[in-house]
Amino acid sequence: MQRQVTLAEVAREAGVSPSTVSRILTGSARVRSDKEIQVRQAIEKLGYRPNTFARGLVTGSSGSVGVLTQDIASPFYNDALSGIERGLLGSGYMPLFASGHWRQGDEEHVVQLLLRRRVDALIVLGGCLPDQELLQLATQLPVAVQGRALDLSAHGGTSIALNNREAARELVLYLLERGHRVIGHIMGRADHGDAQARLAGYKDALQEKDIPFVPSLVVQGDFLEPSGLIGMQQLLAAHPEMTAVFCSNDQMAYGARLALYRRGIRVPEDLSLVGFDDLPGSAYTTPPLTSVRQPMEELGFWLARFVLSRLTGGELEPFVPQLELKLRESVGFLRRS
Amino acid sequence: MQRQVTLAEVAREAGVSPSTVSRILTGSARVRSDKEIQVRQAIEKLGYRPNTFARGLVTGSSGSVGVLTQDIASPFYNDALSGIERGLLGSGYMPLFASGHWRQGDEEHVVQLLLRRRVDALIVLGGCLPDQELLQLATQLPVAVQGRALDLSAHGGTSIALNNREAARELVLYLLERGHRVIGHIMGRADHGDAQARLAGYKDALQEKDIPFVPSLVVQGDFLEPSGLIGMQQLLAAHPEMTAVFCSNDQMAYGARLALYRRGIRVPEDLSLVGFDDLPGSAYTTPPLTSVRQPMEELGFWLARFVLSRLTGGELEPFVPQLELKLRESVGFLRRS
DNA sequence: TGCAGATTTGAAATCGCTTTCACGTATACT
DNA sequence: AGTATACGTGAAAGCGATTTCAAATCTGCA
Repeated sequence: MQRQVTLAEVAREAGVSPSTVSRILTGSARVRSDKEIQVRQAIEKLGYRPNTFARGLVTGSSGSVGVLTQDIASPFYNDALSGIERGLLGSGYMPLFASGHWRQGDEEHVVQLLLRRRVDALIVLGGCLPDQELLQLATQLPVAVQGRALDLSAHGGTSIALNNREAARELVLYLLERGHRVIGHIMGRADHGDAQARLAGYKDALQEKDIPFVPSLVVQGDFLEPSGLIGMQQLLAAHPEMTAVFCSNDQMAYGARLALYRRGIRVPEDLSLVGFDDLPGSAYTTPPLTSVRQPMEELGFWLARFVLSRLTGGELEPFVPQLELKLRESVGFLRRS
Repeated sequence: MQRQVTLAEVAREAGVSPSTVSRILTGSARVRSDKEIQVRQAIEKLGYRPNTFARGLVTGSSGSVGVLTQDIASPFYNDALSGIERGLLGSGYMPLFASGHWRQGDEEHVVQLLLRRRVDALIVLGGCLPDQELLQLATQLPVAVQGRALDLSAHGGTSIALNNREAARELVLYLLERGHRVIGHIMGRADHGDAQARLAGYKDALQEKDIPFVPSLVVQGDFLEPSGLIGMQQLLAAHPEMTAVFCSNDQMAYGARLALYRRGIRVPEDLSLVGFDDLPGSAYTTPPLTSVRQPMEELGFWLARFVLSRLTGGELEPFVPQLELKLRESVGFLRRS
């Protein structure tokens, strides 16, 4: 709408050359202090705002970090976004968020959009981009990936995956220790690595305690609430003797909880329920839900710091994400019968 | 890291002038089809990606829409972000999200960052920027604001506020119709317009039914879960005769629900509970929570379409946001005693 | 006071693209 | 066939910053 003030106008107003103004702005060289004062006044007076494009064009850097998330409204990835925002705070870099919706095509598309915008680095949260593509991207710019077992260090990137399998194993072992023997599982999207890992952890725990794996105790979900509700109905119909259910994420556990409420089945007196992810809401369900906390905020923060360290140098200590069992009231103790 | 391919190189490869390549890319003029084919092949072969900066510098447009939200992880505003993303899809514009954390200083700061990045338009979700500043912004670029009663049409902007007061009034009237007479209220942040409006609606409903307003039935919260828990404890201590509680948002209702669970107070048999916002999780609490649905996703979509219509022309029908009472099982019927 | 060396400053080139302008060349008309 | 019109193309001028490079100014010391 309104013409923007340019650096040249500031220079004219202050009675100096554009170079001098630029030097003051970037701090790239000393300038006599009286001129600096004049220039700063001129900037103030004219309301000058540097044009990021012009600067980016010559410096070759956009001052932004691309972030590929899966759903801008996903309660799970959102904590990571907060962490990224916090990690980038004050660095001069700004995050550029885009959603891939767990569709490879969408993800590739938005990565292209981010690259056109000349993001200086890329953070990838989950998704289903082939490892090959991530490797290829890593040759072009610093890349930090979440949720994938992948070695990008050869290209100066990083990939950090939480051990879902181990955490699921511990969680199911916890149920077994409390006396549960018939434990259902509502699985996440079958094409999703995390869902597979959590199922594997479930099997690990059973095997460890010499309990045979019963395929019909596992039903398919899609990580969303309605599938948890349906999944629980299926499990109840097939296995009335079941005493505990492990949901592949908290959202499905919420759905499952509702199915139980509808039937008047009490948690944890009649049936124990556990989830995975420890969403913010899980401490406030009734009863509060036992789950596995993934430190997504910290992870996002670290990923941001990682790419910053690639961009501006500087050291960074490695991040060892600790999965933490959040033992709450949704699990009961089963008396031996 | 790796030099980027430029348009000039594509031109050389295809044996045409840069102008021709540009014309093909922007579609600004006809080009003989054989040349077009050559150019497209060259683009493919070289893996050319247009530099948004260079383009933005000359066209004066960045192809991005700034979005000031309050918290990138807020379950309430997130639906609006989804809507904005959907509204911008395929338009060639990309959203640039930034959080203001309900702090005026932060908000002003990120607006400056967005303006430096030469966003073509601005969408503001909530927050506490003074109306004056929004008016000033609207003179510079298309602005669309949510959550404020403010007339920006003089500058080609728009502001759309849901009638919180009216919705709260209806919600409390619903409780009154079900026989409740002693109704507590857990208020949101006192400096927040929505919290004030919802309190006003609560008072409206009481007045309408000639029920005196009791100040001690209103306790202060901050829109987050823990404050709902504490608020409920305060209310229970002060008013054991209370039969219903209206929470200024769903998050506080979750906290309040937990306080009730801890004390063994049943919902809705012993006490009825209602919230506001209808977060995605509210349909899955036990019991499902009665709330007011704010069509945030649709609102975000419309706001995006609005700024697009300012940017690229085109008509847009006005949006009349419908607040909708979501009557669920958390409210019981009180027998006359 | 005079000159070498350090410090500031401005002119001009540059980043990668779009767009005007002007110049061929193909098409349509009389 | 000759002119008028349209179309397609390339050369060159920016867009608004940064950054070399060299000139101008200021030091300090003999």
